Amino acid sequence: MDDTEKVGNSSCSDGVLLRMGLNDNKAGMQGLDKEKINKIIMEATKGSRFYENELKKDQQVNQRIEKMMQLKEKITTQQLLKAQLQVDKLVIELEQSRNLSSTIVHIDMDAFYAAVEMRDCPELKEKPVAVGSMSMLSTSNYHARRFGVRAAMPGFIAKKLCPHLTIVPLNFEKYGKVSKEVREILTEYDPNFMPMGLDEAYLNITEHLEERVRWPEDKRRFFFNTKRIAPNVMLAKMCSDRNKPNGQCRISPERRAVLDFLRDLPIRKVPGIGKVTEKMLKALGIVTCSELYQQRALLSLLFSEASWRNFLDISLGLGSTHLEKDGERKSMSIERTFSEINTAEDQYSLCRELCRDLAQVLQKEGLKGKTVTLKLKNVNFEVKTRASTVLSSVSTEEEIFYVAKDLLGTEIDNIAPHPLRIRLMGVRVSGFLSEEEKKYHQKSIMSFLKSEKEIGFLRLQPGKSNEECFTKNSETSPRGSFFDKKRAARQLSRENLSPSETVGKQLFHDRKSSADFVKETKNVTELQNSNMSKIITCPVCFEEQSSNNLEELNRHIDECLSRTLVKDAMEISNNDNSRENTLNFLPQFKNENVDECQKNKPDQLSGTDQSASISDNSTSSCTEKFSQVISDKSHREKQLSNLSDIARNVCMKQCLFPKRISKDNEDHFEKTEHAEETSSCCSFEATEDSVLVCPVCNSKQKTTSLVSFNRHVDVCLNKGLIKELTEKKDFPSKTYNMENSNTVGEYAH
DNA sequence: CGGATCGAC
DNA sequence: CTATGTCGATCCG
Repeated sequence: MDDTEKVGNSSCSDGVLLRMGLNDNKAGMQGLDKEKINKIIMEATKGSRFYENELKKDQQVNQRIEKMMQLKEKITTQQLLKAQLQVDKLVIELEQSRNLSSTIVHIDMDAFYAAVEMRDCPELKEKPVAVGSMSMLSTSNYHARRFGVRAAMPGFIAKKLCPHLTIVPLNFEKYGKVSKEVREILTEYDPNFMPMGLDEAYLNITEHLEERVRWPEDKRRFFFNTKRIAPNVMLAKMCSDRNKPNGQCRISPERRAVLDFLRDLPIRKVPGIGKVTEKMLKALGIVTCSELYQQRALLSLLFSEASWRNFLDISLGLGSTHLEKDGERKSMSIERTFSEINTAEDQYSLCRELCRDLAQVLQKEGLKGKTVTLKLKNVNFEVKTRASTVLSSVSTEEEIFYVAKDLLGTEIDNIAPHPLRIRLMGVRVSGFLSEEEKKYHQKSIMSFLKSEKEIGFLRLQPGKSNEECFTKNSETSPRGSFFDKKRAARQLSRENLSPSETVGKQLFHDRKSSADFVKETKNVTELQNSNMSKIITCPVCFEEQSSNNLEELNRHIDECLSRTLVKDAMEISNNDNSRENTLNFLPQFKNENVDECQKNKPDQLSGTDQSASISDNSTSSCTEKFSQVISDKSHREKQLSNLSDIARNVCMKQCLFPKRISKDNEDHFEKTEHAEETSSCCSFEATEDSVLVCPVCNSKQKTTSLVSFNRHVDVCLNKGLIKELTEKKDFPSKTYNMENSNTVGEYAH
């Protein structure tokens, strides 16, 4: 589907964005003008539940914008200038990495479905045609577009716009066939081309061009209409919007040409910038890509790291220059819309059906996931999702339904005594095992126990040398967050809860026959029966296992390992973010003392209670520190993570868990920490009242922030450990100091 | 992690 | 006569 079919958002008088776009109303033929189209759409739309919900969603976007504007007001000129410096430093780097040597083509077949239908039925050619149903159209031909009929518009509204419209039902089989024919041709140009849906593809024809100097092609077919050549994927895609029907566009591989192309290009044309982002940026006065570049400093203060970095790439015309195979799939889902269903019975059977269909595709790809998400849309179009993560991966109908029906049951209970009135239900499975984790699953418990015995250390990978494992650990756990208290605690509580409690809950919600769950229940019984037999300790969590059933034990250990891996992966990404913040922040120490930084830097994270150690280093210039951090980073991380892994091991083995202070429960702790991490204003406020004493070094801590305090404790523990390991003297103090101070700065988040 | 939201088609 | 989809990824708390 090409871009003219896409939304385009028409603002109605009341500011509501409708999903239906406006017609360009090219001259000739009869058709409707914009005003008339809008009027008809409005009449058909107004008052509907759908429309009411659109209004609501629109309000929410407006609130977001308001929030953003408030944030913007708080930004000082000085902050902006600093951000400018930071961002521009990045711009220079990005410029240097610009690669113009590839030639990427994006091929997009206009009104593909409609074109195919017209080919098969020539009498449709001169008529307005749309493909889809009365409820929803997938695409329309150009005749129909003159009436404002376009993709993503319900057929009944299209009929109002264009009473003579012919609506042809979808026939995916046919489109797939045609699409395959086309792909065969594309293969000649790039055997590794990347298809995007049925009617789009990216080709990297760099090599092809080298082979055949006599390019411009002539392989065009009637349904090819757009062919774009450009130095990277993003640009190629955007070329497709130029010269719309039946045209081509090429961007020559020169920086200048790229920037010219972008200058007046509306950001909305950029893939990845949708309705909402467009509106948010518009509120900041940004409409074109060049404006996006001009406001780069501001954007870096208002948007998340990922977002503004993406904005920067866009405005510089940077994009990936090769067609990478999309990585592993992260989730798989299925959902269905229907006319209102409001009885629990129907809802459960529908749910089961969805699970069955999902299980089918899931198994085809050999995927198993640990999180099941239920999606519900009520008759007012309000969408809710409810997720649950279970211990072992699921992939069969029964396994998925077992979790999903529970979620559904909760929702039914919540709204009782009213019936749950839904128009859509979906089921999703995510949290797939990575390839890495799959390997573990092949291992039997014996080899685990063996390797543990041999090396006496956790998370060693079978088949790898010790050293490799250490290296790996440092990669996967650079932060070496000590002690993963949360992990252990969570495991503990899970072990305690499951499986009996879980099952109890499931059964409670199971309004229907529990015949389907006989299997699970049986497993539980087995587990309980074997309670008193020989006790085995899990080599990962060190919990004593109540079962001596090999299968059970293996499963438990696999789960423990998976969790460890998942946790580590999360830590990596968290740490990456923090590092960025730290680096960005560092040069600011040049002119300001830390306290001021804390007060004035909304979007930056401050050193909080680590300010002292940072100041200690303030003799070195910021630039030096900057590079120091970079160059020492990996080394330190490796050391630290090894240390803390050892520490964890020791502590866990000896039940030496240092007491951290946490308010109510683990969850609260996590929330507090995260809130602090992401808060856009300086979150640390020194309240003088209470004084906490570090249980390790016994010194009074001036902070009352739990996070800061706990961090301090962690640092102390690390120190103590290092001393112990080096027999209190051998560890080079210089290294140690550097380690400590930088660590503090770097890990401060 | 769970929930909401975004964007592509 | 009625009647507004499906999917995956990512952000945020």
